Amino acid sequence: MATDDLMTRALEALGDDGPLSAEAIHRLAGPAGLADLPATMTIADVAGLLDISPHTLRYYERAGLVEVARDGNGHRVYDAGAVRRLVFLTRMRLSGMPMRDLRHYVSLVDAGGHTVPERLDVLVEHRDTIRRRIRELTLSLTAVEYKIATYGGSTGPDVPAGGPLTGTGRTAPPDEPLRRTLATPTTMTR
Amino acid sequence: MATDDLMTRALEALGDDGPLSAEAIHRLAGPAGLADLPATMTIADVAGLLDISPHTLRYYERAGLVEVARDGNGHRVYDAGAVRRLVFLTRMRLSGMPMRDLRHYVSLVDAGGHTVPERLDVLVEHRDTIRRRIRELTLSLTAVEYKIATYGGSTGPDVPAGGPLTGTGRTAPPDEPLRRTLATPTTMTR
DNA sequence: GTTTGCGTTCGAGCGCGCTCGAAGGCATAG
DNA sequence: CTATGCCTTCGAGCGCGCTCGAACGCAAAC
Repeated sequence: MATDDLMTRALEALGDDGPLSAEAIHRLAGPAGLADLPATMTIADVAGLLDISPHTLRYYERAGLVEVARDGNGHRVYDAGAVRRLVFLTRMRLSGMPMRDLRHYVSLVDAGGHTVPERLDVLVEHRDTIRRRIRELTLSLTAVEYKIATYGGSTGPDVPAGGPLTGTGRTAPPDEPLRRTLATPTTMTR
Repeated sequence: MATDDLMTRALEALGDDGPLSAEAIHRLAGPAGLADLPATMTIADVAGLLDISPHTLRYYERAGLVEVARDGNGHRVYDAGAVRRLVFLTRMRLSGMPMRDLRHYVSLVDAGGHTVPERLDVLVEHRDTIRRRIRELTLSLTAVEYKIATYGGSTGPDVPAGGPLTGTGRTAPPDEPLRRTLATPTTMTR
């Protein structure tokens, strides 16, 4: 996934250390979350905070998404503003917004307050994209759940009559009966 | 979208012709959906059915995901089995399963009925991946919705004191107050 | 006949978002 | 003093999933 690398890693991280790690970024949500930030942070600090690599942080900077000051040694110094922006950017990336759009958004921010309406447009569009994606995933989820269910515990009603190994693979699991289930895609909470 | 190209196109398609087109694949869900398929289809037929390009269909075949017969002219002839498999594959791709996993799954199917347990493992894992992704997106959605809300109608409580255009961009919208909202991420239906 | 249209194979190319590695600077530890 | 470690810049490379184009075949339309 192009747009997906970050997400992919986040999802994989989930497997690593419990069901909370991919939500790392969301933990820094409240005023508290951003208030208890140190005044400045090193690249390693920020990388740890956002659960992305220093390489990626430098990449974002090169891409023009943030400006980061340097200390006497030429090392990056992330102030609260830069960190806040990176929190936002990472959230957007995680929810699938492409770099291109992020660059656009950032250019609007840097252009001044008069771009607020256009910024809102961007956000609203992204919100709708997320909603569509959730709906899409919910439908797929229902289909996959159905398929799992009809597989039985082991060998189910699939692998039916026409013997196994039959070339093109009618050995394949059922793709058919989904009508009622899909007609009621409210199953998400299951 | 590495993993994302298909999804991206699906999402873009949504914009094109109403809120239903990305769900094209889900329309062919029920037994009816698959029953009313012609006995055989051309590549253009299948491409239209699945809303993917003939190029992509050939690519899937080259990748070893389906076998497709040829007619006297060397043209592809998709039988019902191939189409069913492609419906499944497309669904999985749309929900983010990487080609790699799809190849693995298909190899299991082609290996015979004794691989059903392992196939189930794959499906269950993918189900969990989808669920995590939905949760992740739901959190992001809440954050974006909050941000939109606090932007006010135009210039909101953001773009506050410290004048606009101030370099690093405290001009940026609020990333702070999300605590209560995020603590109750049940807001998905809003 | 030629043209149009739809198909074929094959290998190369692309866009995305990282990801890496080389070559070096500076500072603290031993 | 020499490590060790963390940082720097820069450009190149990678993995993914398409996507494209060239060169060609066959068949129905005109």
